[in-house]
Amino acid sequence: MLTIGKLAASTGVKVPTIRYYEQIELLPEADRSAGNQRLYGQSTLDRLAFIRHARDLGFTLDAIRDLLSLSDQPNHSCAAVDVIARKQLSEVESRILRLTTLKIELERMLIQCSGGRIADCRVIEVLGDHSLCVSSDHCHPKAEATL
Amino acid sequence: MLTIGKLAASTGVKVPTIRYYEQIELLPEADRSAGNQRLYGQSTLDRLAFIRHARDLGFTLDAIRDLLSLSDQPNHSCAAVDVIARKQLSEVESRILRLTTLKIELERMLIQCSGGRIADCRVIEVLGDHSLCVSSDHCHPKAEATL
DNA sequence: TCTTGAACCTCTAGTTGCTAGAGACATTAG
DNA sequence: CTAATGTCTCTAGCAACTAGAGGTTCAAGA
Ligand SMILES: [Zn+2]
Ligand SMILES: [Zn+2]
Ligand SMILES: [Zn+2]
Ligand SMILES: [Zn+2]
Repeated sequence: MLTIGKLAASTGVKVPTIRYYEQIELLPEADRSAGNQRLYGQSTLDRLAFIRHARDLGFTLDAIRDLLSLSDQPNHSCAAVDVIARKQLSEVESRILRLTTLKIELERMLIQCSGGRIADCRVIEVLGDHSLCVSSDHCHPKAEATL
Repeated sequence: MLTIGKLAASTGVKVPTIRYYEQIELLPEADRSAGNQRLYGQSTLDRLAFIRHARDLGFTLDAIRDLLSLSDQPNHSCAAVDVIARKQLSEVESRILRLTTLKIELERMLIQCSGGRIADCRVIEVLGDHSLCVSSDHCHPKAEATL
C-alpha cells in the first residue's frame, strides 16, 4: 500500500491533484490508515497512470472518465473508444492548423518591423488592423481548448 | 457615440466581455448616458479592436495590457513590443511541436487498433502504458496555456 | 522515549478569460 | 402607450488545477 506521496512520486501526478481527482470522483475514495491518511493499492496506481497518460495526450477529464468506464467493459466493442480518440485527434489537428496560421502572422509582423520607434512599429500597426494580415481565418476562432 | 451593443457588433467582442474588460481595467470606464448606459467613442472602439485582434493572435490579456501601454508611448523604441511578440511566437511554436507529437501518438494508436473488443483495443492499451509510445517527450509537459 | 521535521489532513480561495443567469431599469418601434 | 429589446449590477460557474492556512500523523535520530 502506498501513501499519497508515494503514489504521486510514482505516477508524476501531484498530491493535491490526486486529492482533486478523488473529489471529482475520477478516482475512488481511498482507503485510510488508522491515522486517516490515504492508502492506495495497485489498481488505483494503474488507474492514475492511465489518467496521467491520457491527460498528457490532451484528453479532457470528461473524455477520460468515459474512457475509464469503457475500459471496465472489456467485452464490449471498442468502437466508442475509437470515437473518443478520433475526436481528440481531430481537435489536435485543428489546433495545429490554427496555431500555424498564427505563427505565420506573428513571423510576418516581426520581419516587417524595422526596430525603430513604436509609432512606426509594424507589430503595433498590424495588431490594430486585421486587414494587414495575410490570412483572415484566425478571426472568430469560436472555441479554443487547452493545450 | 456607440452603445455597448453596437460596439460589440462592430468589434465582434461580446457585450459581457466588454464589461469584463472594463472591470479588469483593460478598457477605461465608459461614459454614461442619462439613463446610466455605457457610451463609447472612436478611441475605445480602436482600443477594443486592438485587443480583439491580439486575442485572436493568442496574446494573453496581460501581454495585451503591456502592448497597449507601450503603444501609448509612440516615441519609445519598439524593442519591448518585439520582445512580447517574439515570446508569443515561440510559445506558439512550442505548442505546435507538442501538438504534433500528440498527433503522431494518437494516429499511431488508432491505426494499430483493429476494432475488436475493448480488451484488445490498442487505444486503451497505449493509454495505460506510456512505454508503448514512440516518443517520450509528451510527458511532463510543465505548463500548457490556452490555444 | 522524546522530539523534530516531513508528510499528511481539510478547507477555502485563486488562476485565465470569459459565459450564464437573476432581477431590475432604459430605450425604441409600432 | 405598450411591448420588445437592450442594458444595468451582481453572483456564480467553467476547466483543471494550484496555493495557502492551520492543524494532525508519522518516521527517524538523539
Ligand atoms: Zn517593432
Ligand atoms: Zn489578423
Ligand atoms: Zn480500439
Ligand atoms: Zn506516451
